[in-house]
Amino acid sequence: MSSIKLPRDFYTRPNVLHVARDLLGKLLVVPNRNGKRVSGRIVEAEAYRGPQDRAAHSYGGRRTRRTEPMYGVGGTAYVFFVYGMYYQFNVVTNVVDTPHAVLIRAVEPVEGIELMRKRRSSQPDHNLTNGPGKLCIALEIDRRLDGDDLLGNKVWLEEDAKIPRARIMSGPRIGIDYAAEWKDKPWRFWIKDNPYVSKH
DNA sequence: TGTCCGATTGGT
DNA sequence: CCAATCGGACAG
Repeated sequence: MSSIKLPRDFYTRPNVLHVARDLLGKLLVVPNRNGKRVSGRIVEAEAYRGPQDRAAHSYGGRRTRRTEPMYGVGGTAYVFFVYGMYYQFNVVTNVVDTPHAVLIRAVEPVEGIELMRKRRSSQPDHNLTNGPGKLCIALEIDRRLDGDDLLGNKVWLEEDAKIPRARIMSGPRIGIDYAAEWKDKPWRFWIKDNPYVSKH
């Protein structure tokens, strides 16, 4: 196991679909305030390709205080608040002013599982991080990490498991029925048969 | 300033 | 199936 942070050029690649797919198997690390590592292996992710993609917050070049981090350099965190109670964690990709991002939809708990159980009201382990809102609770991801650099020391990604191409599935993204023809694009990627992939 | 609604979740 | 819960986006 390596503990080297993914380099900038992993994130700045031009094809957000490739980055989303390649994020599967990577370790998402968010140390708590005592420096203890809490982490999960990414098992599900979705690509959002603004400005063309109607499902993306950056659709049509929308650029507001909320979406500003999407316009940053690849390797920036974009954390937004939705439904009045949940945060969602995204990895910004591509170069400055190209607002592409990957929503992390599920991870498999790896380090700090006791802490995750505490934060998630002692739910069974398979239910701790199997959804974009749930994993933000388990990893304590919130507004404070919005716009943060993934090569910094508050949140980052590391190389971990190599996922064979044959085990990577793809299909339509979740919860974007408003996105017209964009809703059917197979831009959601997940690891086949992994028990920590979200239900829907 | 007012209204509408969401890249979800948990309970009925 | 549906309520929770509130900030963002946009119309006026």
